[in-house]
Amino acid sequence: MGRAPCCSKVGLHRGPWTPREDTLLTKYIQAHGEGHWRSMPKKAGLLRCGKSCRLRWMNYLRPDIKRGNITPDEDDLIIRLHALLGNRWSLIAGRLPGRTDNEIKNYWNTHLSKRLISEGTDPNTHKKLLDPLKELKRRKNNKSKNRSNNRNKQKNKSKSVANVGPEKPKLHLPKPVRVTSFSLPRNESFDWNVLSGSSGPEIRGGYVGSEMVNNVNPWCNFKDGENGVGVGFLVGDEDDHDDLVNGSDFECQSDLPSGDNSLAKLYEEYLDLLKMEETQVDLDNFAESLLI
DNA sequence: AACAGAGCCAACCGCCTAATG
DNA sequence: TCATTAGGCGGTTGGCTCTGT
Repeated sequence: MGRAPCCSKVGLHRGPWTPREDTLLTKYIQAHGEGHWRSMPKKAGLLRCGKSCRLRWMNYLRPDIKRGNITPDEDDLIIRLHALLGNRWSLIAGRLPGRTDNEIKNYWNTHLSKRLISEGTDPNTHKKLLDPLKELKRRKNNKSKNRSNNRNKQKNKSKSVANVGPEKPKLHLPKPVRVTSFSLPRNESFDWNVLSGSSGPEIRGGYVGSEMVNNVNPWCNFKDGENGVGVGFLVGDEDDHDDLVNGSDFECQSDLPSGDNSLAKLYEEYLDLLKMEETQVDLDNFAESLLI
């Protein structure tokens, strides 16, 4: 027996949302606000799973969603953030106002990963590929294999249950710390162009997880003795400079409440990731690349 | 014009964590 | 401390559209 589904699927609508459903959901949320997704569909008069409602709202109906093509600046930012954070789409999306994790994930899989390969970079490790053409071919083959496998699966859906092969062990990387609203003073001095490149978008404001925290800056310019100015995570106590990536001196002021260690957790987790993965991100190079 | 294959992306699935009792 | 629940996340699917033959 597998895990029970999140909610009873009996009699629930699935598939694409109709304009009427969109309207019902939007009106309900406008009147009552987000949250309580499980009970929401019933109250809103929708025959949908709560998760489905949440997804529809988050990825499509929310008024602050930016529609339209992803700009080259956003491209650039996504690639840089992916090099640092990996497939943590919600964190990446959190730094692109108006963009959703789903959108960025799709865009990465359909555009950016291909682009990186064609430029000779491995989209997973962000290291140089020895043979980009080979990699492109390999991915194409995998994709078409999957496609035909899926089609076969679809065909055999009604048949085999006993026919299950050995289960592939799944490795789960630690998830980002979810930072819900905590109030922090504005930090107007931070320039997001440092992160997004000199021609980057004019983004001001910190996004951690899926929640925007007004102008919070978990990143910080710092002075490195040899390399000049770089970028690092701002962690905990300002006096504790050892906590900063590559142990450089802070240049910015931290207004983080001393009791809140969410960002510290995030940073620790990030360091763990770096330790865990063979493909270590070279932060010095990364910091330098941000300044080009 | 018809078909096949590839591309795209909204939606679903299953797992994880945080919150709650 | 443990069990349960809700919300959130990343991976995957599948149907529609586009493109090439």
